[in-house]
Amino acid sequence: MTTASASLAALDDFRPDSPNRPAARWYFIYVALKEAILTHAIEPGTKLPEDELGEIYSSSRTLVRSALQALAHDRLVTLELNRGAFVAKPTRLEAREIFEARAIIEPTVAALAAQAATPADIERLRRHLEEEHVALHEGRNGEAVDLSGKFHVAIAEIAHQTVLTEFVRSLCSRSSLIVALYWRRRDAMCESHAHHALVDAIAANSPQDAREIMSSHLVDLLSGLDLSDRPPEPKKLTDILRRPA
Amino acid sequence: MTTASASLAALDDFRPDSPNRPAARWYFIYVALKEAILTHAIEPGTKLPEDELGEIYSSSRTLVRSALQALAHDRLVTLELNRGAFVAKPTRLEAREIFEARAIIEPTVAALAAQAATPADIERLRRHLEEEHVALHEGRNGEAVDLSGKFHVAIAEIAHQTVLTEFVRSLCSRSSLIVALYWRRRDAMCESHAHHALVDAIAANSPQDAREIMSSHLVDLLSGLDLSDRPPEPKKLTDILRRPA
DNA sequence: TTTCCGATTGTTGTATACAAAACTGCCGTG
DNA sequence: CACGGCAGTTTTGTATACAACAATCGGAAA
Repeated sequence: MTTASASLAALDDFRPDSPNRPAARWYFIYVALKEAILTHAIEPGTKLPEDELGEIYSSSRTLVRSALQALAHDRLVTLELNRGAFVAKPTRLEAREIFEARAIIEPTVAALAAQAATPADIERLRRHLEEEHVALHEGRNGEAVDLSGKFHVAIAEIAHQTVLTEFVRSLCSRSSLIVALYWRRRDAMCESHAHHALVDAIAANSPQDAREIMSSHLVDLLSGLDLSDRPPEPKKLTDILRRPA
Repeated sequence: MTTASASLAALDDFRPDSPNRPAARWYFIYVALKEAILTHAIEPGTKLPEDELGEIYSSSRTLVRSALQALAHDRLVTLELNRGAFVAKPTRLEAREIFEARAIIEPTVAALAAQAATPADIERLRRHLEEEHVALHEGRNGEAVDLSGKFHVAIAEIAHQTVLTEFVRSLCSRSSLIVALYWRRRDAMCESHAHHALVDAIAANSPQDAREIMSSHLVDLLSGLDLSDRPPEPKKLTDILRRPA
């Protein structure tokens, strides 16, 4: 499982431990839930009850709660006091802001990556592209979306900017939720040519090209979404639905 | 207490609740600790034992742990497995990356703010400047640093970019730790003229000016730090301190 | 029939108890 | 005297018990 191994790798160098220390147990739950959310295995808005998750991962609610809190900080989950955890449902406004943020950050990051990229980096990106391709053609759409996000993260990693990489990772994760909610044509998610062009520009060490390709790629992505301004969600159903049928 | 009220305000629109719900109790501990860290009341590297904090806030370790985990996600605290929580000590490398990230994000944010600013916003910024001024002249240096960060956040808020605002907030928090660790001249923290210039540019709705002032302001800040490349921290004391005296 | 109220049930919030790991200091050995 | 290892102590990790809150359902009153 390619996504699983990728997650496992991320597990080492992440959060709750100094290097080479076994990760805290809640972190496994966190990773598992995160993957399920990012691959669209769980729908936005789904309730995530602590007891149930505890059974699934055969642990106490304590660990589940830690994992949920971490996911909440990632904005992949919403915690409502006394009501529990739900897979986040970014509003259209949030969605626009996320893509505006990406438009500000990622082109520059791509340019930095183009400056810093080594042949090994290029190799890695191309392998990644291949994975995406396979996932897409095998109809594993959720995973394809996830991989597509990880591609953007990979570029940030090449730029050797850990802080910005974290931001990109966060933005891509949230973008995955946005795609789940607002993607226009659910089927036929055309394999974006932009990713290939991006790798080429980075391989050629052309920062300016990379910047521009990334920039228009993000515009493309955005144009595939339905983020029109209308009822971003009827503010108060109570007021509107008085006397229904 | 100006900082306290600011924190309280932040408390409403933040994390663990849908609008107008009373915040979870751990969140108060989180806010209190965060303020202590950001105002340099606690030194980077300080151990934060759960029991002790539990006594201080007269709550169980459960709540303390939640707060610490949240702070860890903010990178203001480091959690080491089976060893506990410590106030984070960003390395020089991290520090540089944080300021590189700021240099990429904040000038654009300032430009957006200059486009969007209303007279009320300007008013707010000027009041903020005044607070900074007072804190500085009363010798409350820690709070001055904190307020100076909040000024940057306020600009982001004016730009109406919630996502970017969060990023700026995070970067400023971490910058506060960096200042605590690597600030060159501890005394005589010259009151930066840049903030005033920034407000003027924003008041004049001059995006380009705002962008450039912010850009050079960040360079200035960076130049006040000692982030030289040398032993960013002796990698392994064991290797270096063999046979001391 | 509709609406409001209260009991019931389920889920989350918090405290506490216990297990496991790390730190400390002591003591024996080289 | 230095080193290494073995308790004892302290602190964290995890599970569980109990309290508090919210959601639901049913029944009584309008």
